[in-house]
Amino acid sequence: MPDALQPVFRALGDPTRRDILRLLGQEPMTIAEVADNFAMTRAAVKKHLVVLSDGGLITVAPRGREKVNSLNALALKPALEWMGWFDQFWDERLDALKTAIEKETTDDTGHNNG
Amino acid sequence: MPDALQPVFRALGDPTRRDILRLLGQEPMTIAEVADNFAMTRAAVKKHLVVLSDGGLITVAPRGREKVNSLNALALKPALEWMGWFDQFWDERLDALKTAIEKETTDDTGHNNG
DNA sequence: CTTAAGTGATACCATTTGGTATCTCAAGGT
DNA sequence: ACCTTGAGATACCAAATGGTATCACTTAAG
Repeated sequence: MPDALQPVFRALGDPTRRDILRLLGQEPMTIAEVADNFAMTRAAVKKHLVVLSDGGLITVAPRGREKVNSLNALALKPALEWMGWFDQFWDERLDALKTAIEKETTDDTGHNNG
Repeated sequence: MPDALQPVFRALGDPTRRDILRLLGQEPMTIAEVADNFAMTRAAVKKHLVVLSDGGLITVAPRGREKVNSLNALALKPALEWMGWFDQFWDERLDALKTAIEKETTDDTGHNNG
């Protein structure tokens, strides 16, 4: 499996889908509820949800005659880790934060301005 | 602010382009050199490079009659930060690491774990 | 059972996308 | 000058994409 994260990046490639993720970050929603937040048909939203589900970014659970879509942020990890490879190119990463903490350790003046 | 990071995610949405980024992570290359690593024509690679450049992920500098494409990993930051919003959903983030460091700072008993 | 509400599944459409082939332009080597 | 080499620009094509409209299925409510 050369690229298991392709479905993830593919899902993230559309702004509507990214918005849906943020939306589901607030609370799980049915298809109709999600569609209520966009200027497009329920069918179109459904398609996006399929792509998101395809990337594992959401989980769908039936509730009566409804389908509740929930965010699965954990699926973002592979993409995040892929990006992490490039950390080596911008030193000003959290390395800065780490350095700051280390500084407090070595330069132990006992002060901070939290 | 209609999604300034759309070009970035769009660029990342294609596996070939992600491969090109990794490739340019090794060293800057001309179009022909990049194309040499893929089973497609130079023109096709050029298109990908345009998309990457569109997302600010690479920079192009002329060198004689050649064009040298260099990685600009910094452009990944917006996407990375966007993803960071979802950190709140998987507590086992780098918060663990951060906590570990903080522990060493506050609990400076001079011991460490294995 | 009948009716309405929430989905799923197709069929269809316009646009975008990834790719090739081809032609022209610019820069070097001889 | 000549000819080669690297790159840009189109034109063109097949397939994927985002979207709608429509119909069938399933569940809840009378």
